[in-house]
Amino acid sequence: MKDLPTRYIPQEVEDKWCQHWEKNNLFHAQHDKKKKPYSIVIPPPNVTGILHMGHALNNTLQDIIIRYKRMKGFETLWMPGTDHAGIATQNVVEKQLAKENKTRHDISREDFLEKLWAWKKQYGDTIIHQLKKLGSSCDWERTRFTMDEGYSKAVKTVFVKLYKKGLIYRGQYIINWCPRCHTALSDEEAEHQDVQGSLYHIQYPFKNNPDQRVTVATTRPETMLGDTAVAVNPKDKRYKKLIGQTLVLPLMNREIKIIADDFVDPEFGTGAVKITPAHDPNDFEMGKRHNLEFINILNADATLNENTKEFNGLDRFKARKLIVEKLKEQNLLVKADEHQHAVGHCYRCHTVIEPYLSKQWFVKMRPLAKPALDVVKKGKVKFYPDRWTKVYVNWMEGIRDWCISRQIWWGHRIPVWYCKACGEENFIVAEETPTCCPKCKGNDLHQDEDVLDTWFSSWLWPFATLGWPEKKEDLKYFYPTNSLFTAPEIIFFWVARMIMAGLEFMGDIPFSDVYLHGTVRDAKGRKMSKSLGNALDPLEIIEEYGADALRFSLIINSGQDLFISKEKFEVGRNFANKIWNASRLVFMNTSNLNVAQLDQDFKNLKKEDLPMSCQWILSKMQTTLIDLEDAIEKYKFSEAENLVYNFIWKNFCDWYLEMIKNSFNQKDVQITTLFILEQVLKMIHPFMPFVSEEIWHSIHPESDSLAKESWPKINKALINNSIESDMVNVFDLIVSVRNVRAQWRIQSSTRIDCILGAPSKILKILEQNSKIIKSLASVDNLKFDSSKISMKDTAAGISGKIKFYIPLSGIVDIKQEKKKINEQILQSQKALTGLSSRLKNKNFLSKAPKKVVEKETERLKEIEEKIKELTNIIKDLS
RNA sequence: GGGCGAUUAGCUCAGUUGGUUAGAGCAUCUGAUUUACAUUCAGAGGGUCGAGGGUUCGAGUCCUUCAUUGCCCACCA
Repeated sequence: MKDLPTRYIPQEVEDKWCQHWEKNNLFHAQHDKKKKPYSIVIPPPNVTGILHMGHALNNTLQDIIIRYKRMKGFETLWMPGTDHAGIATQNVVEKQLAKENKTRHDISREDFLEKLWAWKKQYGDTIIHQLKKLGSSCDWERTRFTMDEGYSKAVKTVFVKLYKKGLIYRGQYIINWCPRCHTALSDEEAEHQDVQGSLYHIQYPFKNNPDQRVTVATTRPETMLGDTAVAVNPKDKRYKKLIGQTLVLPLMNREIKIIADDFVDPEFGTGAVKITPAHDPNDFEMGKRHNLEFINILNADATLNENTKEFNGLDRFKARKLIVEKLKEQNLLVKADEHQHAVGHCYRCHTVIEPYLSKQWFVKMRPLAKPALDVVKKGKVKFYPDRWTKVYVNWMEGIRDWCISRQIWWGHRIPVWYCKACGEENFIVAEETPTCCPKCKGNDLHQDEDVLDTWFSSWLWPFATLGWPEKKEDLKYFYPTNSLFTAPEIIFFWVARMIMAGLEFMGDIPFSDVYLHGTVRDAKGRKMSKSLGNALDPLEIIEEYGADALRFSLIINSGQDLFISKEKFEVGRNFANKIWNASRLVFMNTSNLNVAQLDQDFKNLKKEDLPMSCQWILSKMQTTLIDLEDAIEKYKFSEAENLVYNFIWKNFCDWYLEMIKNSFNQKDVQITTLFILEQVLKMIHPFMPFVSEEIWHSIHPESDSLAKESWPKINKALINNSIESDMVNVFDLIVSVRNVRAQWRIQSSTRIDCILGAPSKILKILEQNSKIIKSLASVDNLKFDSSKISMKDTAAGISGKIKFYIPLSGIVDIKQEKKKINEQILQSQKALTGLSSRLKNKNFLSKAPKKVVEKETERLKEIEEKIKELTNIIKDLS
């Protein structure tokens, strides 16, 4: 074992281990039939991405469980990869083009894609490198990309399969249109934000009597240019008579009818609604019901088009202003109320979305949703925490069809071809590019210009990464995967759709457990974001505190949402250093041991002959292990870290190492201590892989990696409840009687500073626990001489190596002590009366379980005793 | 508008199926130190568990109403 520096310096060791793990391919998964598989697929970060705190949290969680399972003997696979992230990535490259004052339309599709691939090649692996710095134990050799060759094949196969099954269709519908990205978006990609707008009340004159008018209310007055009707509720008395009459649409001078539809809410606005079938989803439905004309008034960039006469070419918001002004001039604007309403924004560029009529591809979701709903309801797929189940169920029950076509270039091109001769409606859906039209045999074919929604590839992730549609060994061995770790924001985008795809194409769930973690926020509770400038960069934290510190601190703070500030990472840094120094202490005292034989030597030890402190820590370790495994299996990670933290810091360092410091010359103590240190390193490894690996290698330079060692086995024979409770008594000895402030210390074990009670109390406790004290200090012939202890003395000697002193005088104010103790007596007496009356209560005695009654009775006795003791102390003091 | 959470010490949170005297970390204060570790150790103060009502021998925990707050979903023009 080599000497370790006095401080743990993560910067000096982390890169070394990253490289070591990767170079030796230590996390490469095999298909070991003797082992059980355990697999996780990474939520693929976008190729545009750089590591943020959310990633750090997400991947630490996965790494903890995968390292734990690996050590537990599972054949583990953590599948890494990245997502092409259609719109997001395209936007980045478009911004680059914009610097040259170009749009993608100024260069060819091929050239644009070439730029994107070049960009992906250059920056696409950044995040992978950063994940490695975090310590992620992915199988890097298997790294996938949602647009690599095999994956593209899977996407095409899925499209064709769904089409043949009748689950994909093409049609003209109102979709969410982003005028900046120039593409359709799915409903999930439209983010609704409350916006303070105006509700304009506009008058439409009657054709026959221009002085008589109907007032309609709208938040988007420019859409009136596309109005083809005004609707009222048929039961609305105000308008009943007017149904069927003709109005003249202002500015456009188009004649439109008043129609009746149940959808109209008489309570809202004026009770009369202008109908714009081409620019509002409800109006669209109504337009179909009433056979109205669909007038498109917008271009793709949301400027007004030639259907708007004088407004042609105007931006939609400028047009809005102008139209309001013109209506004012014509005295047709009644009023504009302040009005808060939800407006859809593009989830990528935050531009206001327009409902837009266009021809798009859709997936029929109901048939896919049903089985996916069943597996969750039956508990085959479980959500952690459980409350997300409801969110999932609600969404699935109200699911709507999925618009999957996007008018961008970066992505999987839709595998559909149109024949010029046969027309648009006779399209060909095929995995391979067709050579000629199957109908007319003509070969003037062109592929659909659109690409697929990025999530149309992501939803195949759990099996497409394993080689599907080919049925290779990977797929057989590792599917279904075990757990998925992700943020709740993408339950609908991704999790739900993966469950649907898994069931549809694999006939089985993609994973059985879904763990949804919280959002990382700053100390004030705001979401961390670049634009707010409150984001902490995980790489900076790694640089300053170390990856282990980052990992540990994140997880220990992760209950629900995490509130993180820089200082929080000190916990992790300090803990790593604590483990480091504890190891140094152990190394200093165990350098003569033969580590190769350590396990055997420990086995051969007669545990019952070990000092009590050793027996205690061994027992404590078993109970900690039991709780720890339970916590990890239940995905209670912060609880798990707390258990390890307390065991290592409080039990192992503060108590155990202090207690055995003076017994390190005993070989059995050495063996036990080093053995426990090794177990400790294993226990901490999933949480803090770097520091544990570094220390492990100081002991075992020959070992491949701690990551490949086996997890400590729980040895129930080592659990010794009586010793654990005895030790609690010893600790109590220090804690329980802290009324009189006398300090003593066992000098031979140097640093146990204790607060004890009055001399008689001290003696009593020491006598009661002399066996234990003896074991602790390994001192023979321990005797207590009460005659040498008195209130006035500052110290009292004791035979043997143990000495203790009681610097009472000058520290203790007898009057105050008396007062305090009297207060305590009063309190205890109160508790006593309460308790005894309770124990006389017939209802309590008959209804409460026996155990409780017994406990309460015991407690009654304890309190009585306590009062006696306290009274004695009072006597002592006077 | 609908749904789901949250409310416990100055701050951040634990608190298992109701059962001793409601816990921890941070912060604050007091003290220790020839030290494996000042990134250390010991101790103290600080809580009518958001409010009211109910069930119960017994409620932080179960029910109900209200308040405050967060998140998700939603086509009221």
